[in-house]
Amino acid sequence: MLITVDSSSAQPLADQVANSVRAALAGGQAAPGDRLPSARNVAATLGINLHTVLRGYQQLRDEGLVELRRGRTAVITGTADQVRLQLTAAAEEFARAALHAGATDEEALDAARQALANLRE
Amino acid sequence: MLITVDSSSAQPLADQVANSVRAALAGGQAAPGDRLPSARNVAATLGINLHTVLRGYQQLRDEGLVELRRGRTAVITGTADQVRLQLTAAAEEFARAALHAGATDEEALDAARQALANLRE
DNA sequence: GTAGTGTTATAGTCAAAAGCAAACAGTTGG
DNA sequence: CCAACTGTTTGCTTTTGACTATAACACTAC
Repeated sequence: MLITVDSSSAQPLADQVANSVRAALAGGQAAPGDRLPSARNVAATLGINLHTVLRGYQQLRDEGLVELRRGRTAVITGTADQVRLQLTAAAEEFARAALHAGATDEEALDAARQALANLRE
Repeated sequence: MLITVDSSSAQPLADQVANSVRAALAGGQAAPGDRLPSARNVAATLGINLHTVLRGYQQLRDEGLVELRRGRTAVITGTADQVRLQLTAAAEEFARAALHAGATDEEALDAARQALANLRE
């Protein structure tokens, strides 16, 4: 279970922590029943604050992806499919921005297609 | 040249101002050579600060969409096509987030397609 | 010349993110 | 049992970004 963080990123650290877990779950590197490393451990390893890690964990709990109980490390309860559903929310944000910029549906999809192609290079 | 703003939105006011101009340009309601209303005028009309409007205008200047010179109101110099190119950047952000969540290209495109469909309802 | 424009500078408010520190209340394993 | 570890909670400070406020400046246009 690898959790990484980029302090130069504009994305909040807590979100990055949560994203690391989501990616591991969606990518098959983690499965329901697995345990996350303790928040204190992650905080010390990454050089960030305990609260920041816990806020990331609590995001995951609010989404039903992990179970948190004091005294024990977090347990993964969500599935990969569950994580992929979050894609729709991200896609909706993009679609909204695209339409707001005056794009048609086709233009928006073409842009998404082209972006994916660029990232694959 | 209509500039609107939603103070309840999470999007920064300056970004909303810039987006209003981009949408008008991409949608054909504004064209190169047109002038933007003065920043002081927009600020007073929308009930926001002069600086906030100017930050939006400066975004557009940095993107080559408008020309700013003191003493005169801003002039549109960019084209609708130029605005649509910005779609690619937005799409790339979405694509990156999708892939980071463990999605395949097809899943990402499906998500975008579904989001567009939802917004059309 | 006057009124209006964008520009610049300085300072203040406000909220969110993150950090720090300490105590609390469970679980686990020797 | 008990010591070590876990997440939880509380309260505070620091930092950063967005926004506001005021003022002076320099340029353009009528």
